[in-house]
Amino acid sequence: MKLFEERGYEGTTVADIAERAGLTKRTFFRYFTDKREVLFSGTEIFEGTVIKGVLDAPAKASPLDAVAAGLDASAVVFEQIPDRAGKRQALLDANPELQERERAKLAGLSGSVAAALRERGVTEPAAGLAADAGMSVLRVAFERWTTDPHGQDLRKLLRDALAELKSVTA
Amino acid sequence: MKLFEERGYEGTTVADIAERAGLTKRTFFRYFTDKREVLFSGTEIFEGTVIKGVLDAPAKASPLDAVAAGLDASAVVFEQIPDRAGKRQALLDANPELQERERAKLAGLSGSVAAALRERGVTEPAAGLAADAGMSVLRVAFERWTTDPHGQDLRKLLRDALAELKSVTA
DNA sequence: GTCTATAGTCCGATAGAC
DNA sequence: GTCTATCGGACTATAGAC
Repeated sequence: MKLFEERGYEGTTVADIAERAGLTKRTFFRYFTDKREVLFSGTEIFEGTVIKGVLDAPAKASPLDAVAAGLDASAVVFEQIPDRAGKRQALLDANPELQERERAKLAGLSGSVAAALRERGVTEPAAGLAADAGMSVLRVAFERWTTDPHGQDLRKLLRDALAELKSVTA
Repeated sequence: MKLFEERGYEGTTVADIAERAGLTKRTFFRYFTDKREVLFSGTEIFEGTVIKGVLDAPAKASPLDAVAAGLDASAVVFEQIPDRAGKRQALLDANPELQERERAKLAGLSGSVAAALRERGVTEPAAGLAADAGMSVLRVAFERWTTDPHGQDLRKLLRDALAELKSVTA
């Protein structure tokens, strides 16, 4: 993160990162398949929290509400590291190739959420559609949270975005 | 396409493509910013058709129904080249880096659709949410269309997916 | 059209942990 | 004695600079 802040993402080579960490380039690629991946470590914690939230939602909750429960549970993860989340977001905003990876990760999360819904007995295509809808809600809420100067509660933003979505598709 | 079928996407270098086309590598990069981009030319036609469909939808149509009108209009584009669409899909399925680009293109389309909705007077975040929902519907319908042996009418699949979405978010 | 930087891979070697 | 982590360096292809 320090290197990226100093020289930008493009301006930092894998060799630079490895050197700063006291390793060689070769070893970097043992830990990260990609240069991009280095900005996405820790993602699994977030994903795990979401999935747990989906599975733990009340049995009678609708598919979309179960997804919402998962997102709500995960909000805590971000709120613990707001400044790091902000810096990361700034890097993503400036680099299309990082945005591509971000979307791929979100698509992966959507797939996992859909699988969790199926465990709850939801069938396709409902599971996939509900999962995608959740990603959309997350995107809107998260964007507001990072944009807004001293953002409101992320969980409130999530609830608001969900309500908007329901009204749009009504 | 021939080269990709013979040697696969990874197994084909940009130099190979350029040579087959009677050009140099340098010239390839004048036309395509990326090796990946070569599989996404012609996309603009599709995007233009969608946008036109959104803008031409009845003034009283809901945001989501306007998006549906755009997708419906675009279905014709695919149905004209079903086998090419199938081959392309097979390449995408086998290469994660192409899937990333595909998602980026879809995200771009979503942004354009949202802009078209705003021209229709729809405000954010409704416009963005409706546009994203449309992408989700498109994904589900398109997947069924290419998977299903002798697929049904793509437009019917689109209508079905839209109905599913509405019921999921109800 | 040439020239160069960088991502990413492959091979083999080495050293420490248990 | 095997298993795992690191290293060094050579090599290819993409991509961009000039």
